[in-house]
Amino acid sequence: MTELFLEERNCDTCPIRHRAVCSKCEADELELLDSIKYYRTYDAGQPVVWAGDEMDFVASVVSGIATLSQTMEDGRTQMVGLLLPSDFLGRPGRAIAPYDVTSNSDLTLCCFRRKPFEKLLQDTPSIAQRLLEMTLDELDAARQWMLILGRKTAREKIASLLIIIAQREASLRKRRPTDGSSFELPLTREAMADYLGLTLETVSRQVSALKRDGIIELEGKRLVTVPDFEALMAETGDDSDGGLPV
Amino acid sequence: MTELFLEERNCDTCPIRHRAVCSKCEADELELLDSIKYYRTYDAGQPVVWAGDEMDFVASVVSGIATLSQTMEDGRTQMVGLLLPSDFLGRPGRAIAPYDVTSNSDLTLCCFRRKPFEKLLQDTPSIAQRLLEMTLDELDAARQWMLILGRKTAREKIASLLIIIAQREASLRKRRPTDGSSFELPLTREAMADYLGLTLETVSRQVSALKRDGIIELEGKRLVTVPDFEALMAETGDDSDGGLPV
DNA sequence: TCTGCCACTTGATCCGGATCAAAGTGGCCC
DNA sequence: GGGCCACTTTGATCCGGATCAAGTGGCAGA
Repeated sequence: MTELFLEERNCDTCPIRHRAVCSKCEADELELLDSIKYYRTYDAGQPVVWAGDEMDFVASVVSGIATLSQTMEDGRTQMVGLLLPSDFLGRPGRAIAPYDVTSNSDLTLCCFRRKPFEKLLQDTPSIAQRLLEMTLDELDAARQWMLILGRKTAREKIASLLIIIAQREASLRKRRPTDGSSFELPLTREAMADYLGLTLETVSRQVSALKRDGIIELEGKRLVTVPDFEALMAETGDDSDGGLPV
Repeated sequence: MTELFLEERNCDTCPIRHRAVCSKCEADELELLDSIKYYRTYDAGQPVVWAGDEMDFVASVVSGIATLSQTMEDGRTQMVGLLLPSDFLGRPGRAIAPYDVTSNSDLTLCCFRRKPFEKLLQDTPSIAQRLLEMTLDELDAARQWMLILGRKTAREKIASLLIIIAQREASLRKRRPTDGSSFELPLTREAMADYLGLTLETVSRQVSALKRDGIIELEGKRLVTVPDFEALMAETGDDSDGGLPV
């Protein structure tokens, strides 16, 4: 949903670099970006930053999955953000990370040192504007998520999450999700539970129930096939138009 | 938390106008702002816009309370935003309102027609930057809210909401909340329930319980006094440092 | 003063999801 | 090939908050 400066087809490294090449931005931006960027990789399950840490970079997800989460003293955790390739991590002007960031798979980030990136933002209104766009998208997603957390049943929550993942995977490929398409669940049952404000047992039970009812098919534990998107959509409790325009 | 261009002490009309006067922005901005702004007032309970409507303005809350909410087909409602004076409403570049906006009290908005405002944004990086700041604040608030919705007990939810309201009221007055301070609850029990993903009965019970336990005092139904902020904070389940830096 | 309404409180019961417990599955290292 | 470990499923029971229901208090309007 939030693709920063990206046209996916041609971008094999850093999303920002690509956009700098392909449109809107001038050549010297590209050079500046090149001069301040670097790549980092993380293993599955590895922390990227802890809440409260100083974060001296912002980054764009190149490949893999990362999550933002908050943990209470007694260990209850709530995921508050899900970062897929092309999503943006970090906040210009803010040194302290407000959430734990964790890689949920092998993860590659394209990082920019924060100070030069902020300077770039100031000098390049089009990038600042794009960042505002992306932040508004994130805010929409967060608010849609709030409806899920506050008012939906466990079954509706699972269905909603599956739809969200399917749509985001499809949009990475510049497609609409279609009947019969499959996707890999990028999250463990526990991570799904942390996303949805449930326990992992409830997630497991509801996934099994959706499978039993023929709404989804499962190959192994992670590969989901949706024979009929409308049927899955109907389980979310949302309006049939699919909620927010994306 | 999100005070746009505002220094409250001197601002008796529109927040943006004031900031244009007092700092960062030049005189011609002020004139442009003056030329595109206008005021609107709403009665308590009146809709400001419906989700899906075209919204041809952005606005700043001058006085009163407004809420953003989403409603499912079957009537379940989740509040996704709470707008206090100085908060910003609307999204440059986006014509369609994604949520219902409702006034929860007599409400005055300082509105800007969207197109000229967008032009102003493009021409005035400092305003664009400020808007990004505010959007990031809103995103933080939304994510804190997600933790409340997903993982907290009813009692913790109520305590968290009281703290949030107390802090925001205090910050409008440029103060920190102190022991013994009072504030008016700007929401009905039902609106609180919609905020917290509870029913109004549960809200009522938990407010009564906090009162019974001496954590809060109530005068009438709406006027809350907090004898000991630490004690209330302890009921939220958050770290003692009060969560996010604000 | 009475009436009706609205916001709220309180009580009784129910149920969905949490919790506690025990197996089952599969990937991978030796 | 064996065994371990992380992840998942399934079962039994419990409990917090929803639901259904009744009652209170304040206040606007007749």
